[in-house]
Amino acid sequence: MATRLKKAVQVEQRPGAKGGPHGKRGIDLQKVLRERIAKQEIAPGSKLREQELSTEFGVPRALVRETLCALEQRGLIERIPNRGAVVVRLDLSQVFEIYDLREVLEGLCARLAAQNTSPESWQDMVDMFEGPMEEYVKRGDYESFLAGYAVFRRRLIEAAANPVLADMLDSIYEKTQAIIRRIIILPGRAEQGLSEHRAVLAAVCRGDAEAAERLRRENMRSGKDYLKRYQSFVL
Amino acid sequence: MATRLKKAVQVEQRPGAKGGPHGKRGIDLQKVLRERIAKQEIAPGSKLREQELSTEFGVPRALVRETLCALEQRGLIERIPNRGAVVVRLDLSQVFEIYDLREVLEGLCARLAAQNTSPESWQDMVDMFEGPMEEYVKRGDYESFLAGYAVFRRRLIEAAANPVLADMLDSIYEKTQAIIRRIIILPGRAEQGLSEHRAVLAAVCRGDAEAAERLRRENMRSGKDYLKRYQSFVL
DNA sequence: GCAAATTTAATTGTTGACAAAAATGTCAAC
DNA sequence: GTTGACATTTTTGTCAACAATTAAATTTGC
Repeated sequence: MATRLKKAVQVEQRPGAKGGPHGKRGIDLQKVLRERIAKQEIAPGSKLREQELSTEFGVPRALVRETLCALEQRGLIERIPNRGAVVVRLDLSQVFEIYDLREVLEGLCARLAAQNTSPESWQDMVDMFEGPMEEYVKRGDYESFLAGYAVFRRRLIEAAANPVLADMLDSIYEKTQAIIRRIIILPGRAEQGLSEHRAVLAAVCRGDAEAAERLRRENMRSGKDYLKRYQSFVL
Repeated sequence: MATRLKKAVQVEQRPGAKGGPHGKRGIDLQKVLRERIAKQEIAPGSKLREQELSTEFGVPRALVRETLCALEQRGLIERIPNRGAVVVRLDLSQVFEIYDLREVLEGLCARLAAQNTSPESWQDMVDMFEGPMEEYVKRGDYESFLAGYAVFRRRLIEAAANPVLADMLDSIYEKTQAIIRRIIILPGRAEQGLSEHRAVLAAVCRGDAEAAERLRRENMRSGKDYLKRYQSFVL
């Protein structure tokens, strides 16, 4: 599994493009900005000027304004009246707060996934975690490991079949994406993560909803513990 | 405890009013609309016209637009390009989805509240649940019962001291507010809710975080079960 | 040299008019 | 009576200019 980091970096403007849930309005610009902020291509603390974005992406300023409004609602930027918008800077306490949330939400996600699906539908994930993922960890190929984890996580969300939950998970995951990349390289974390993910997958496979939730929560908890232990190195 | 349904129905326009987190921008109009939608004073399915709101509240249309954008992000309205905004209509499956979410989120909230606070700070709640709340249920004064419950819930959220959690709880609670009012009047529900709330409060009081979370989850679960059993009467 | 007051620059917020799109209503042809 | 094209209406989307606000820079007074 390659890293597939290729992405659309240009805003689509053709009238027929109605990819998103909102028709052609704003979804493109919003998506681009969300990705850039999550990847920290736009640094925390930096300003987002309406005119600038308007000319750069060739969209009306009113649309930029709505996009900023949406990003503000998602907690990615902060807007001060007459002052403009800045990308929020997460401090450590907020990261821990978010981890508490992820613990219960990802747990619920695993439980629902276990309830809703049959073992057969997870065969490809089992294969991935048996072979390739083991390799990635051994080789220290964290990029591929993260990509594999992202796929597994996405499958759990789809299987849970709860749109509101999916939206919440997305909105908090994108805030911690940068942190996760720094946790995964901590000594022993990838190995432990792998074994925990396998346990979750096994529980989901055998339809054991309670165990799936508990194991996924323990997985999140241990990630948080790692962060706590190494916090001076991570931030 | 009276029902205190009095609310600001007129948008404040004086420049000095900076009550909300966004300064004076839009927070007033958004709040008013959110309350009206939650109370179903604006019926599900009804249209929200920009010009109409603009003239009614005396705010610029650009501001109406941003407010609608925020409401859309919160999932309260749906906007179709060139067609306008309509208040979303919850179907039963979505209500159950939201209850799954509330189960884990309110559970987390109770756990954190138990961790963060001392028993003394809950004395007023204990008093309320011993005396007045019992009375309300006996008399069938559901309005006061709901108001008391709202206070307890708000206290739990404050004690949890997790802003992101607080925001999520608010955003899903306002969607089910109308449903909750119909559940509470189901036969035996108020009585059972009262005893469950007491159990949660007792666990929070003695700082038993695990029990607080478990009991609050059971409380949510039993509410969902009630809804499931009586769904043909509720919707 | 430092502090307070004033000016200046940059940016957002507001306004009104106009364009574009979608639904609705009308009319004629079959 | 129904179907199709066409005009009308309603509503959102876009644009450019202007006002208001804030922060920074400059000047002035001591």
